[in-house]
Amino acid sequence: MSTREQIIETTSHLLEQQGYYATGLNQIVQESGAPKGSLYYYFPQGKEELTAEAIDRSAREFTRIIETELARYDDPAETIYQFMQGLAEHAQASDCRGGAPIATVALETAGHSERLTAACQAAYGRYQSAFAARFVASGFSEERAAQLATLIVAAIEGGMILSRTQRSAAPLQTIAGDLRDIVSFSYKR
Amino acid sequence: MSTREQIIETTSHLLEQQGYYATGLNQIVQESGAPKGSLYYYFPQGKEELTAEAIDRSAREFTRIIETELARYDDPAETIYQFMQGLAEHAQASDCRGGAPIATVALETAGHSERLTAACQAAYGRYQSAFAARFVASGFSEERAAQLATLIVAAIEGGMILSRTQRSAAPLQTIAGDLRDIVSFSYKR
DNA sequence: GTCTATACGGTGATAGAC
DNA sequence: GTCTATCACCGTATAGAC
Repeated sequence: MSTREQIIETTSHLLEQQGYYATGLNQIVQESGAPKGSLYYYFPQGKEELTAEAIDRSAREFTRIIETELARYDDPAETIYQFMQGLAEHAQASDCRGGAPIATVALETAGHSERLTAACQAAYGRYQSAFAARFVASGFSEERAAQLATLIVAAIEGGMILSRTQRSAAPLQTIAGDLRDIVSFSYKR
Repeated sequence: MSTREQIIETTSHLLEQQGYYATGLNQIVQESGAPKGSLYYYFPQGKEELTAEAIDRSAREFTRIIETELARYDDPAETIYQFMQGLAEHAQASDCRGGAPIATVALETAGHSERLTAACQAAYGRYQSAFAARFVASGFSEERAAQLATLIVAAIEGGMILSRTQRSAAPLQTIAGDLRDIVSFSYKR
């Protein structure tokens, strides 16, 4: 992997766990093993530019995971349930220290940086579209699919906050069941 | 209001809009109008202690709002819908710059401060209990009430993230409708 | 492309007068 | 209880050699 990509990957990881302000450029250089002098060579606009790229990278990766996982089952309600359980397992595996790569930066920078807010907005747009497309493919109307997708993205982000704060996967697991019910309910009526 | 309380109130407000790391003690002193020398007199353990008190204050206030608003309607599904719509209106009134007093600090400090994580955990516990109690009062089982309460708190926090990032109340409004449906569905079956 | 050194501002926190 | 002054530290960012 190129030095530039290595820096972005490390930054994504640190942003997910620590957020924007707690993640220093020194730490990024140190943990990425990248040459210290090359940071401003690759990212002339500094921390904000690097963060925007890292957010974008995390968003694309998580969107890919959504699309992959949502293709594994036929029934949309069961699909969402399994997906959420997978998130819960993944969170537990990391001791509930990660799992929401965008949320912290989105909240921290909502009032401080247009650029980063736009990056987070695009990220959530990707998630939402991925879920919505899956529901449309199962026969939901465009409108209903979009509504469900919004609820699910919100429930994921909120569930991650609760699970990280409680250091327990239980909230995500509870939410998994409720989302299954509401998707099933929407599907059958 | 006492100087001490004024400091806490200002801190709560700034934490809600900016988070922990972006809120400086200088700004707190300046905006609160409090005497600069009294900060470490009232909060000898510094920023962390002050923040813990501010989180606690915000949590108690929001819990009071939950309890008040949830008592205004009889039907639990309609109650949740109206409550969420109220949140959406409130968010819109502040141009979607606030509305989630705990989330930012919870995510920022999840891996950095046991004390603040505990404060956020207690805050979410209050919310969850307030919602659950309302559902039990409507005849839900303890278990089902607790599950719904978890989903609702997560949906609120996640919905706030989306609305703040998009600078639009639309996500919260969409979620309001979905939560009404799932509560109604739970109630009738 | 990468290095070292450093400028510059802001932070939380402390000391001591009053 | 409050004020002012100041500390030590850390952050981002830049300059200039190689």
